[in-house]
Amino acid sequence: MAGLRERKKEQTQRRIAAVALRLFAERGFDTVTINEIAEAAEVAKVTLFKYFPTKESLVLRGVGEEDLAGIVAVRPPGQSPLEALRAHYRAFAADPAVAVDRDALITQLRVIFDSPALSSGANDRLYGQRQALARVLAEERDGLTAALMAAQITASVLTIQETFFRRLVAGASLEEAGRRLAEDVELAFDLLEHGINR
Amino acid sequence: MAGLRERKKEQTQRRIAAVALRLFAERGFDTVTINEIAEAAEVAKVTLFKYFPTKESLVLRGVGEEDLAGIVAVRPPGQSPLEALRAHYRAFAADPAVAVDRDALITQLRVIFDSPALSSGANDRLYGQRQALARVLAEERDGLTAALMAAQITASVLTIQETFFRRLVAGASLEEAGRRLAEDVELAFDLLEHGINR
DNA sequence: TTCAAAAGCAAACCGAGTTCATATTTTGTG
DNA sequence: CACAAAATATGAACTCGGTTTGCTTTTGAA
Repeated sequence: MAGLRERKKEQTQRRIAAVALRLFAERGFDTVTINEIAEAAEVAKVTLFKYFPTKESLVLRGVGEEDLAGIVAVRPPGQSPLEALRAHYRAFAADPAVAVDRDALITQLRVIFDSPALSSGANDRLYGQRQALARVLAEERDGLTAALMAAQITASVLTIQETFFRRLVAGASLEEAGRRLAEDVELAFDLLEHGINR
Repeated sequence: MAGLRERKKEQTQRRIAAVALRLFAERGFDTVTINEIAEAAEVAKVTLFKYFPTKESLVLRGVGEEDLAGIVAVRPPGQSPLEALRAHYRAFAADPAVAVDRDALITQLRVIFDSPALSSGANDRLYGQRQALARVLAEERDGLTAALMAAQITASVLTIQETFFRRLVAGASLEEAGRRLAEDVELAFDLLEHGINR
């Protein structure tokens, strides 16, 4: 069951996203119209919105889909939530398998950083993460502490991610960026673990 | 210079906001139309948008305008940023001079909590705060540490604020909510200062 | 009383997203 | 291969938030 239908759908979706990204990169997120994208991708507007629910989602694919709550939920017994998350990001920094197409990723990041709407849209996506994480953490401690931990953790993760991405956009190689990310991860989790003392 | 003009403007603005809040409370943020609000407030749509730049801003007046960066910037010498902020929220908890009209505040909060768009809009407003705070903190430490501190602090502040507001909406008196807020402030800042150890 | 500036307004416009009715394509089955 | 059912694509019209334009009314000060 190779599925001609499936293949065509995937292909269409990729074409739309690629066309959109190109136009956004050329002329900025706000000045490109959904109609233009649909026309350039040779689909009807209605079809475009069947693949991507919003204009933002054309750019924010895969952003903020980390499942921090899941990582904490399945950690081995005896390991603290913070240890589990630290290990996860350590592993990622050691091998940042970040995307198939590095150039496309950088273009995507540039477009996001250039548009306040997209930046705060990316920010938004952590909001659900935060609540899910708080729910998992609340199984072992009181609700407010869980909420505060979740808030601090998601905010920290967002910060080091953004730093990592900015280095890539600034031209760092994947190896270089990964090496510096490894340092940042330790700093961030040390700060979470031991607090702000200065 | 009493200013008839000024008085009328203020009055119109208040009328629009009040009408909007009432309609939102009755029927939900999403199902009320800007045209309906304008009509009910007896102004033209264009006039409404002269007073409130967006539909969201009809509800989110005064939300997320805390100026954390300012509090840190003007703290007395020798005091740490965290001490300054803790003192600020301690003082607020001791005397939560929260609004002239308690009922209106609670209605406003209910409307916000009921609408995901408004909740994340409120969230968004902390984003600028975060960056401003990071800039101030970066004067005395490296950029990433400053960014991480700012992220943790704003996230924590948002969390205790939300807890406070939810208690008010749930029916707590201002005194009761203030008392519990005082405890929460200590917990939140202890966590920030000493880290997550469990 | 006069007059410029401020405020208000109606109507047309724009772009994101939806609805609907219709047309086309794919697929599974006989 | 034929063909009907199901999935997908489409154009046109629509809704709603927000803007632009060109005009009238109100206000405050000279």
